[in-house]
Amino acid sequence: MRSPEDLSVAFRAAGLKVTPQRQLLFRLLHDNSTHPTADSLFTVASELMPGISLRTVYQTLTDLAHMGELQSIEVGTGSMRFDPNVSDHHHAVCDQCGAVQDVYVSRAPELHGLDSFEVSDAHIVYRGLCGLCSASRDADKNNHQTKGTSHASLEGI
Amino acid sequence: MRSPEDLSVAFRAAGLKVTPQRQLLFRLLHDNSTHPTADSLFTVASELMPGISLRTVYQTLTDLAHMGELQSIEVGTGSMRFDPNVSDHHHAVCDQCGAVQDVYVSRAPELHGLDSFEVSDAHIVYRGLCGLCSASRDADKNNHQTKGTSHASLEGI
DNA sequence: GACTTATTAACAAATGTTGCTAATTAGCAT
DNA sequence: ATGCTAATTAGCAACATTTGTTAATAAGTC
Repeated sequence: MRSPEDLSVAFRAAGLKVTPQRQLLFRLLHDNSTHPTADSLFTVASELMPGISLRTVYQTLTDLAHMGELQSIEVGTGSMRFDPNVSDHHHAVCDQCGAVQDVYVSRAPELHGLDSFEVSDAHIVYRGLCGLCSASRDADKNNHQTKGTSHASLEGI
Repeated sequence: MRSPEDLSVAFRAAGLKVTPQRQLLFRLLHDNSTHPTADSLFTVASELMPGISLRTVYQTLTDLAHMGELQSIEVGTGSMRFDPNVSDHHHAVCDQCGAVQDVYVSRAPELHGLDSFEVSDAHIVYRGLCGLCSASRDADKNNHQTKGTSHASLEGI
């Protein structure tokens, strides 16, 4: 995803208007690698601009996705995640804290036995424990605790 | 997933009762490779057993999944798909007709650059056109038509 | 065949997302 | 600058999928 300045130019060029709400979302999304949901973006945006509506967040996200500036992914966490990284990559999802990380693999394996299927895209979702959650689990084990220590989640922005 | 007879035994062994509704769902799911949704199963079940409730379908699907007889997968079509094939495999989703096919790959690629992430599972979703949809498209091209020919969908059961 | 307990079916509710509309506001041309 | 036109906003309703709740029913076991 391009810079807020470039996006403003692109929006005007596409006949879309550059409102304060949209500019705020441009800034919140730029270089954001947390794969936020619409709602987590709305929460943060509301603190900075009380009164902004969830509808506006969805609308701007949809516009950005249509312009190819955002990738919307569904990784099984219940709601859509938005990724300003539009390069060809995959995702690792923590089963414990829900954090999503970008993953690069050399190439997705070819599928065989389905010659008639024309593949245009392959997306791999890895599931497991992120570094912080597995570290917490190990710390718990050493401390003989029964409940897991929680680390600051990477959710939201 | 095991046979309806074996499932009846397994349900009783697990302390669950074998009702006519559940037996019907056992039969509808057995050897079903269409990856049905809860609603598509409900539609077919309703024709064979009017009055069956969607809630019962969900409940039985949940029970079967908990017993390891079903795999529930989310491939971006909006609702959960249920797969009686519980072997280690992946999926190909047709962008046009929504059909889901099982795919076997030698092994999912290792992820690199995220050493701290403990991978417990990797699921690949291939997107593109299934054989029937790509054939329809080619036929349309030869016939100089503008709208795609539709083939019988593989949806539902 | 009676008793205990799970299941059924109908409804409500939670969640995530999209549609609709009046009023506002931006952008453009003059 | 100023006004015009059209898009945006915000609020609310609607929609789809899934889960919770409850009274009445039905299954399984002895």
